[in-house]
Amino acid sequence: MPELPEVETTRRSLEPHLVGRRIVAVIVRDRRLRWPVQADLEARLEGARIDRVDRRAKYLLIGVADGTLLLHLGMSGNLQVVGPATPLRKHDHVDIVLDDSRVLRFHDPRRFGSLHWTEGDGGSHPLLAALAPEPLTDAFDGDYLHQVTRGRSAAIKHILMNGTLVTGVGNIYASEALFRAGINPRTAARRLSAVRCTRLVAAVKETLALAIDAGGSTLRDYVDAGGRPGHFQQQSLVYERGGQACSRCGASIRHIRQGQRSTYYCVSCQT
DNA sequence: AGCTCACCCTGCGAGC
DNA sequence: TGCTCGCAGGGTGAGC
Repeated sequence: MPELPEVETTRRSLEPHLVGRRIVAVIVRDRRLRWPVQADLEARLEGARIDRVDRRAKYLLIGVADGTLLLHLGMSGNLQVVGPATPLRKHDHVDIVLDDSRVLRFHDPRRFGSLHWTEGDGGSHPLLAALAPEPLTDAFDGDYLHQVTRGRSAAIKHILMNGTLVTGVGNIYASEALFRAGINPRTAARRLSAVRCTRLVAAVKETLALAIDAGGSTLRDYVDAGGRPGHFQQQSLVYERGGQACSRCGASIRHIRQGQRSTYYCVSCQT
């Protein structure tokens, strides 16, 4: 479900409910997530007071005094703060019970999500240490993208989704950003000029910022921590619009597969 | 080193 | 109705 805007929307909606609360119980109903949930997770978290809710790439970082819970929503995960008597649904794998008796509930049908406990602020954890710059910071600029794409023959769309070059850009927003930049998603990354790299970086930032403002995309089942859907998909220019007319030139939007993922683009606008 | 592909898992809609 | 197939927003790791 989530790309960076959905994770950031979730973070913002969780923060006021979590910061300052003490964790009174942790209930793990199914440990078989992307990686098995470590045996001491409950003991690490119970009794701890939540100091911060941060985000790095698509990871949520729930910080307590002596460590951090790294939480990834995978493809189908979501987090909601619910009342103590809220009935369980299928795939409600983890409950974190707070001292106001409300519950932070992790729901993930496909179980591609994950939870990890790590000491300190989480930044040195192997899952985070190798991650590239955040796309919405100044470290991600045209010069940077131009530099890291030299010698790379892979398609630019694939490169955008490679978390060791830039983080947080997933399948929806890669297609959307390439459309805004007028770049064909199949272009070999090394063939992009410095000017086009600059244009693409601007398009990535613009696309992500718009999506965050819209509360993320709601394809299928995404909701934020309060159960509210996002509405970015109503603004999508190409994603899931195969066969429709391009909003810019009227040509038919094409749907292709790159790797195992869907890509949408306008053959006329994107060269 | 980088590229490509298979795979982890469940649910849903389409087609028969 | 019920089946099979393909596809879905993520990421890792094997084999080349």
